[in-house]
This record gives sequence, structure tokens and C-alpha cells, in this order.
Amino acid sequence: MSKKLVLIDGNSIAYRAFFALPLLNNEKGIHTNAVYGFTMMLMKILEEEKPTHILVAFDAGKTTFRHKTFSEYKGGRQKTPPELSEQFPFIRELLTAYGIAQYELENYEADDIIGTLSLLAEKEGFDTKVISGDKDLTQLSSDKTIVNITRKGITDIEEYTPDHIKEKYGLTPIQIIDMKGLMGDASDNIPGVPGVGEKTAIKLLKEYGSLEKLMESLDQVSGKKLKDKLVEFKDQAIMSKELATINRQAPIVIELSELEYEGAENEKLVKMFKELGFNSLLDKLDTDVTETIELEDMKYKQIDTVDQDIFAKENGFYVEILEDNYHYADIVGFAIVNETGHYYLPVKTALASEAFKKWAEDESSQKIVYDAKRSEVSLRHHGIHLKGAEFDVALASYILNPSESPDDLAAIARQHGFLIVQSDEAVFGKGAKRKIPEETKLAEHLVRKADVLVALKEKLEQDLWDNDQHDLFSSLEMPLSLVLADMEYQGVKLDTVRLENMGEEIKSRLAEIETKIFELAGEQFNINSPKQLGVILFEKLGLPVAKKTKTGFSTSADVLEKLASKHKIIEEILNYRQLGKLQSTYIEGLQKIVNKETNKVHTRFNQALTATGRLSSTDPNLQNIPIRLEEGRKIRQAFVPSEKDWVIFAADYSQIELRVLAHIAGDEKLIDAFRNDMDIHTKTAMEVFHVGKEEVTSNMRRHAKAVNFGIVYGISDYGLSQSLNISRKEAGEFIERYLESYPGVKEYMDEIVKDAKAKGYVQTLLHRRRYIPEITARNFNLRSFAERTAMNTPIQGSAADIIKKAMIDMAERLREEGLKTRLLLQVHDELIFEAPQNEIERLKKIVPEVMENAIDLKVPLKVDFSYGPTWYDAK
DNA sequence: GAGTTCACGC
DNA sequence: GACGTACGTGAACTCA
Repeated sequence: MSKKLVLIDGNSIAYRAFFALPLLNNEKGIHTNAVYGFTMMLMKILEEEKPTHILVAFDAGKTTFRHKTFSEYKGGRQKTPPELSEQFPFIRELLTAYGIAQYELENYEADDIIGTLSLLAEKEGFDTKVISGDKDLTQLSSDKTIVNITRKGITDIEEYTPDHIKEKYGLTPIQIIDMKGLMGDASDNIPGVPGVGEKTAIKLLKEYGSLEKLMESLDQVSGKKLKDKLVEFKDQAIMSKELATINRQAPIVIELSELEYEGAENEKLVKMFKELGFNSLLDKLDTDVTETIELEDMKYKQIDTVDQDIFAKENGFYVEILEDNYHYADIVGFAIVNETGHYYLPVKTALASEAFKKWAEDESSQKIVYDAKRSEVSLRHHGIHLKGAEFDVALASYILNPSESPDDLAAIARQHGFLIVQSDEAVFGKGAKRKIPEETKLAEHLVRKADVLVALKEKLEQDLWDNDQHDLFSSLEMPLSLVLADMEYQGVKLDTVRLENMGEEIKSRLAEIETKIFELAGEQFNINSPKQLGVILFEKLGLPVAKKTKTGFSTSADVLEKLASKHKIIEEILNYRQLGKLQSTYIEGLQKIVNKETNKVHTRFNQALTATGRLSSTDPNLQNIPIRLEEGRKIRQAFVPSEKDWVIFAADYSQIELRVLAHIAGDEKLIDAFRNDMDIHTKTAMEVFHVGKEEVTSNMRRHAKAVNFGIVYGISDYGLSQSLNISRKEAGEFIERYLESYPGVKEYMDEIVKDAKAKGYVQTLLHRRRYIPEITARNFNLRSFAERTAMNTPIQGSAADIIKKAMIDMAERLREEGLKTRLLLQVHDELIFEAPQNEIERLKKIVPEVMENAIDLKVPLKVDFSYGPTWYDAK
């Protein structure tokens, strides 16, 4: 077996982690961000590299042999912040728990230890991986040694092989040292030659090979200024090179055999993680760790005959279904935990029991559940209408922190310190190996889950109160889960014949286009392969390369569109892509998932996923059915009412996000515009371009529309420049002018960012929160992104709140009025119903009324609606 | 099976 | 001065 050595630059990685992550605190107020980042990195390395040997090297003390050469080496460097210093002991302890060797050496830096050991390892036939945040280490790269340098954060790395260095700099690894000697390194206070930067250094080295050879041939150097500098600073350059050279002969007294990695002491790790408050990392430890810890015996009773006395007023109730599509999956078992005891109910027993059904449908018997909607829908397939599910742990967790909400009950439990239940993956396995274990194991697992539900409710409910989010939970998300359950269970009818005909037509058109493309290309290839397509377009046909992805040429639509005038093949390819998308995703995709007996599709709305509070939709995703291009829009002709002579009735909010913005920001002009029901894009164009209504050109309006779009989605100047195909500078100016035009909005944007920095989160009108820790990041990108998130989330999230409220109100209103109309879908700002003809007139009044009055804002909400025999016609 | 690229909606 | 830039789902390809 081959030997694999991993060498980690401990100080460098700790620094990286510290600066990449916000200052986390554990319960005792100890800073833990560097330890956390370090741990993440370690876990990743261990998993990906699977080393046989491993060592973490640290710098020892303040001075090294390099200071003898140059006393100002690393001078001017900022002192290590105390918040980081205090974390080193924990990192050391962590490494001990992992059973990973550590080493430091008086007078030497971690670099030198790593350099020395990697040289030794090469001689002994190891494959070595060096991990650092310091690019200096790349000089160690060789055919046996790969150097990984962290790029941003701590887990994103760039891999330096000799080939990669050649490609990136045109140099060999050894020449990296020469480059450093010439250009210096501000961070280490290595002077180099003034006026020589990376570009010049590379040029010189490509020509002369090394610093020494360059110095020998100084007279040949072109450019007087450069030559003078090189002459003047010759000694300084040579010294700089010396400083930058890693010592590969350090007097280390440790042997490679001592670095053998035998695995972590899991119990120590679990203990440490708990102390440090790394609950989320506990999850990532080997599953057998969570199996062994603190799992006290679970006493439970298996129920063979359901009797009233196993029920109480408040019950933890867990419904287990293994597959994720609960519309088609079987229930695997139930568990109930309450003050009377712990019970496991086999599926057959429960479903055959009248007592069970009666209890499940009893509103007054409260159930604490995990994923209410999932439980409701699956029970309904067995004729049981779950009632009294008053606390959904998954939804509560999501509301408390939508970004961190795990998708497994055990993980939520762990997050809150309850280590009494295993992960589903540990019990059922994952992927192809997922299966139901023997019944006692299953029973115990389910009972534990029901048990932890009860414990979690207590904790989560308190947290909801503390955050002033209880109302959002109990009056919005909980009732909404019932509405969504109805929608999903009801499903949407498809005209499968229509779908099939469209498929046939597209198929033949695709074949035609394919022939044309092959003719134009002069050969056959897979058009769907970006790789092959790239070769054809940019190598064979020699079209100009505008953009590259990390694996090759970019062939995305925006790139291709710019090439359209250069070759006839482009248009065909874009056409092929568009039709291919319709065929594979929509026609075939829907055909795959439609219920063959009922011709209905039953989507699942994920109510606990997005960071903003929007819903998402899967299997099929009915929130991205084409509409923009007529060609694709025709897909909507296949969406029809499920009953004869009914219609599809669609109602959408007009500019809900911008209206919300007007309200939140309290911007006079924006409020005024909406009160007067103006065309908001025209209005914005008037403001931004300082023109009258009549002078707004279609191009101005288009630009204004894109800026409004940008505000709603929180895109950057770069994003705006992409969508308008203008420069980033121009895009930035547009945004600035927008903010000048709407001073209230500008003020809001400034305030919300300040607020987010102070509180660490932002919130919506109905108190939905989103935590934005990166808002204090030192990294410009992370911080900018966080700032845009802070500005955008209250807008988009409040809009999501409002339509959710409208859905609940709508369901209630339909019930009150005894209408047969059914709500089928929600697509972020629109609701789609199916309705009998004779209810249309009522709906025309009720739907806008309910939707527009879902909340009271400083501006009116406006709803447009339409209806027709198919979804296509409801436009 | 995981990661990448592309494309659809809001 | 560079970084890599709304979110979500799904398909096909590619590599291991």
C-alpha cells in the first residue's frame, strides 16, 4: 500500500481560519472561530486524503535563523490578536484528540519543518500533501509532493503541482524562490528589488532561469531603469532569496514512522466538540460515534392492539417514511411518546386500528411532530386526516434559523444539545444501501425520535417566544403547512396527450437542428456536452473565446449570443439548447413523474428550506414552468383543471417586492408612485434619467426595470452589468442614481446594514429572521455579499410572508363561502386555482380582495388575475 | 455518486 | 487591486 503523508502548516491555517470566520463564541465566552475552522479543514483533509501519516508543524518563538540574516525579517507585522492566541491551546488539544503528531523547533519556522520532512518523505517513497495558506510553500512542489494553498476561507484550496505552477507562472517550483527574491514579500517584510513586481520577476526568470544567472548577465537586461535597480539592489535580492528559501535540512529529531495516523479518539473528540459548542460538527463525526455516546437504553412498549390509554393530551408523534417522495412512499412505522409512556406502533397495527384513526383525527389531542406536512399527506393516503399537529419541530427550527436548519431530526436535536437519537443515516444507511433495519432497531430509533420531539418542543417554543417569532410560527407557518398539504395532495392535472404531442414535435425538430449543426460543424459530436461543444466552437471553428470556466471554455447562452454574428452554427445551438431543455426537463420530466392513473402531478413544497422564507417546489418543480418565451410557454397548455368544465384561475401580485420596499423604507416618492398606481419602471426611468414621462424611451425603461430587479434580488453592480450588458462602472452609476432618486430607499439601505452589523440578523415584517454573520467579515466579497443580503432579505422575505398569509386567508375564505374552488400552486408572487365555471364571478371579487388585504401597508397591494381552460390561457 | 455546466422561474 | 458576486430545481455530462 502506498504511503501518504499530510503536512499542515499549523500557524498559517489557524490564521486563515481566524480571519475567514466571524468571531464565534462558545457558551463560556471563549472564542472558537479559529479552532472551528481548523477542525473543518482537518475533517476535510482526513476524509479526502486518507493519509497514512500526518503532522502539524508550528512556528516556535519569535526569532529564527532568518533574523540573523536580516533582523527586520517579518518586522512590522501586526501582533497576533489575543482572540487568536487564546485559541492555540485548543487547537493543540484538538490535534491530540485526533491522534495527530505536532512539531515545532526552536529557531525554525513551520515551513522549514515541512520542507525537511517532505524531502525526507520523497526519499522514502511517500506521496506528500502540504497544506498551508502561505504561497511560499509552493516551492516544495514536485512529482511526489503536492502543495495545497487555501484560496478563500479555509476549505477552498488551490492545488499546486509543478504543472499547475508552470501553467500559472510559467516557472518551476524552485524558481518560485527566485521570484520571491526579486519581488520581495511585504507580509514577511522581505524587501526584494524595488520596482520589480510579479510580472517583471516572471519575465526575467523565464529569460535567465535563476536569480544568480540573472545577476551574472545584468548587462544584457533591457530597460535602463530596471537594469539600474537590479545593479543597485543586487545584494538585497540575494538576501531576499535566502530569506524566502525554505530550509530543507532543519535539525529535526522526529522520524516519519512517528507520524503514523491511527485515527481519532472519538470519545475525546465528542467531549471537546461539546465543550466548544461545535454541535454541528458532532454530526460529521463517524456515525458510530453518535451511536456509542450517551445512548441510554430506551424502554418502550410495542403496541399490538391500540388502546385509548396510550394517548395523552400532548404527544410526541413520529411518522416514519423512508423515501423522500411521500406521495408515493410507504409509511414504515409510528412512535408515540407522552406522559403515559413510550410506544412503538407497527404500521399494520396502527393503520388497521379505529382507535388510532380516531386519535389522529382528534383536534384536541395535541401532537408534536417532525415535518407536519409530510406526516399529514402520507396519512391521508391511508384515509386519515391528521389533526391537532400543533407543533412541528422542523418548522420551528427553520424559523429560528432558516440558514442553519438541518434536514434530519437527529441533527436538530444535536444542535440543541440532545444527544439521545441517532441520525437516520446511521440507522437506515444512505443511497442505494438505504433500507429498513430489523424491527427492534427500527422501533427503538422511532421511539427515540418521538421522545426527542417532546424535549425539543419545550426548548424551541421558548426560543420562539424569546425571538418574538411565536406568532410567525403558530399563526403563519403551522396553518400554512395544512394549506400546502391540501394543495400537494390535490395535485395538478396534466393533459398527457397534449404533452406527448408536443414531445413528438420537439423531437423531430431537434433531429433537424442536430443535422444542421453537424453539417455546420463538419462532424458529429454531443451537442449537450459543453466540453465537446467548446472544442468544436473554439478550436475547430476558431471562434473567439470570451469566457472560460474552471474546466474549459464557457458555452453559456450569454457567451454564445455574442458570437451569433460570427457563425451560423451559434443560432442553431441556442435553438437546440432551448428545445432540448423543454424536452428533457419539462416534457420528459413531467411524463416521468405524473401519476399514470390520475394524470396528476403532486409536487412537494419545501416549507423549510430557503433562507428568505420563500417556498421551493420539487418532483416536479412547478415554480419554474416556462413562461418567458412563447415556445416554452406552450408547456402550460398541458396544465388543465381536474374536473370537466372547470377553469384555471391565476392571480398575481403586481410588484409586491417594490411595494414592500416602499413601505419598509418609507420612501415618499416610491409610496406616492404606488398610491397613484404608476408604472414603476417608467417612474424609475423618469427619476433616474431626470426626464418627463413622455421622454422615457423603451431603452430607458428597460434599464430602469433591470435596476428595480437588482434592488429586489440584491444583485451587485457586476450582476446588473451582466444583465444589461454594460460595464460594471456604468451599472454602479445606475445604482447610485437610483439611490439618489429615492433617498428614503438609500436611507433604508444604510440603516439596515448598520442594523444587521449590530444585531447579526435582519428580519421581515412578520419577524422572519435571517442571520448574516459575514456582515462583519474582513473579506470584501463576503462582506459585500452579506450587505446585499441584509438589504434584500427583508424585502423578499416580507413578500413571502405576505403571500403565505394570503394563502391561509384564501383557504379559509373558500371554506367559509362553501366554494369548490381549490388552491393548487404558489409561484412566489402568484396563486393558481382550479375552479368551476359558476364560481368565477365570485373569485374575481374574492381573490383580489383577500390577497390585497393580507396585510396593511403604507401602499396598496395590487393583484391582477385571469383565467382560462388551461394554465397557458390564464395569462 | 459527486461535481460541473447549463437553463428555467421569480 | 483582485476577489466573484440574488435563490432555487433539474438535466446531462464527466470523472472517479
